[in-house]
Amino acid sequence: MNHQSADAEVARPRRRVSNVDESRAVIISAAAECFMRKGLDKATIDDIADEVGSTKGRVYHHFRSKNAIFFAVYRRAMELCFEAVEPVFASDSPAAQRLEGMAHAHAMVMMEHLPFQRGIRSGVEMYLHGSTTAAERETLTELIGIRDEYERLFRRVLEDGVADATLEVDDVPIVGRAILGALNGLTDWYRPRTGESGAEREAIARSLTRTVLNGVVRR
Amino acid sequence: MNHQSADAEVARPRRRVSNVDESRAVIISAAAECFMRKGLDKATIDDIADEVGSTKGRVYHHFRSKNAIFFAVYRRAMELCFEAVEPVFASDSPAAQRLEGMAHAHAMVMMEHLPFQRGIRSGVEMYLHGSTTAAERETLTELIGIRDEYERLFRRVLEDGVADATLEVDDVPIVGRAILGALNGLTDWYRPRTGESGAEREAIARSLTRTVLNGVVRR
DNA sequence: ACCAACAACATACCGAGCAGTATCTTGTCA
DNA sequence: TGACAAGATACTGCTCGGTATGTTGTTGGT
Repeated sequence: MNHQSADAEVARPRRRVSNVDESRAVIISAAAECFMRKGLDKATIDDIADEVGSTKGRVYHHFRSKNAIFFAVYRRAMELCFEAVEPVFASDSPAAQRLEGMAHAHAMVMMEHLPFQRGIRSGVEMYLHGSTTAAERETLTELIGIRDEYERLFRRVLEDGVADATLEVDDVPIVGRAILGALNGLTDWYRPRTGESGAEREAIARSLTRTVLNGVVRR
Repeated sequence: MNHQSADAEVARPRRRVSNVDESRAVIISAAAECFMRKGLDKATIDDIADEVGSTKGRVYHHFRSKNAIFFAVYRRAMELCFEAVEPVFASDSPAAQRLEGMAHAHAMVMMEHLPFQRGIRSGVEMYLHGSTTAAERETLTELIGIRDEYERLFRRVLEDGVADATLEVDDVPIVGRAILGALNGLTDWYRPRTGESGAEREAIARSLTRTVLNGVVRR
């Protein structure tokens, strides 16, 4: 019976893959939460398992190692950044406006996905401190590449701003890092208030964006 | 004999204390270096001992625990910041000029004492992640207080700027954090070049300072 | 309808790395 | 010269990443 498809041995559904991805995603979120609360090193695999109400077995069924989990968190964090910022970057407004939108979007992502964004800070650490296997180091290099690509979005809009005369930048790389530094600092001091904070976050993002765009000197 | 002071049993010199302090200072510097290279958690006591060409015994002779070493590094880091920035803050120029000097000085400290300054980032982490003894937590609270006091220097100069109309700030705390975030980001990306870099550092500090003061929008 | 077979976990265990300690040695003072 | 600081050596106990193995539910073939 079961002749829905005559002889389609190829591309067989192979269980509900969606469920697998979801299970992975749940673990990744739990890991991000743990990394934020206890730090990358002090968070244990058991902590992550507890967070999802499970045991080590489940975690290691989906991930090779603790580093592999961290890489997944890192990757997701960068995805969230790109999803929010790249559309603004790709729009066709003057550079100054695009930069404003990008800074605002970046700030919002920082606040709304705090656990993920805090995780990636520690990631740069690990990259420098070595002590990973060859395969892991390869993955890390790739992830660092993604981050560099993201930073490049900000540098390019700065260059565009010099070109269309809406921005004034003496040293594009350094200024780019200054802007991202000001925004990334959110992960150090921002903590979500209990209760509604959507509008509050908007206000914070606006203040930060204003500062990086206009500075503080009265004109 | 030894009647330099008739019967001064009190306040006896008690060996060469300077030597003790120096030994401590050497360990603290070595620890800062290790914390920077391998991260706070992955740096071991043996690493620190190796860095000074010694053994664990020496380290534990001067420090109760690994956390105690970290606290010393943190404290020294804050001292370096205050020594550089507070004189500028206390000068009697217009607020805009003082802020410029403070930002520049802070940036220079970040670069010139990179190991120390990187260490204190992880410190905030620890504070949040608990897992310290009661005594340690008390010390940590004190250190966090020092850091807050330091941040307050920047907030106060911002307020002064609003008062003397040289600065334009909508939200002092947030803008203060934005500025410090932009400058502290140095610890994430600045690495000392081999060879002379004093002038290079000045240039970086100037670009950062210009950006936080004037922003990037062309006027 | 039944049963391999495999995925998706749980349980039990191991061993390395490392903070902390206990003890021993030596140089340096009074 | 004895007493203590300064440091070296040797050892321990525990945490935690990783593994090996056991259990169960689901599925696809017959």
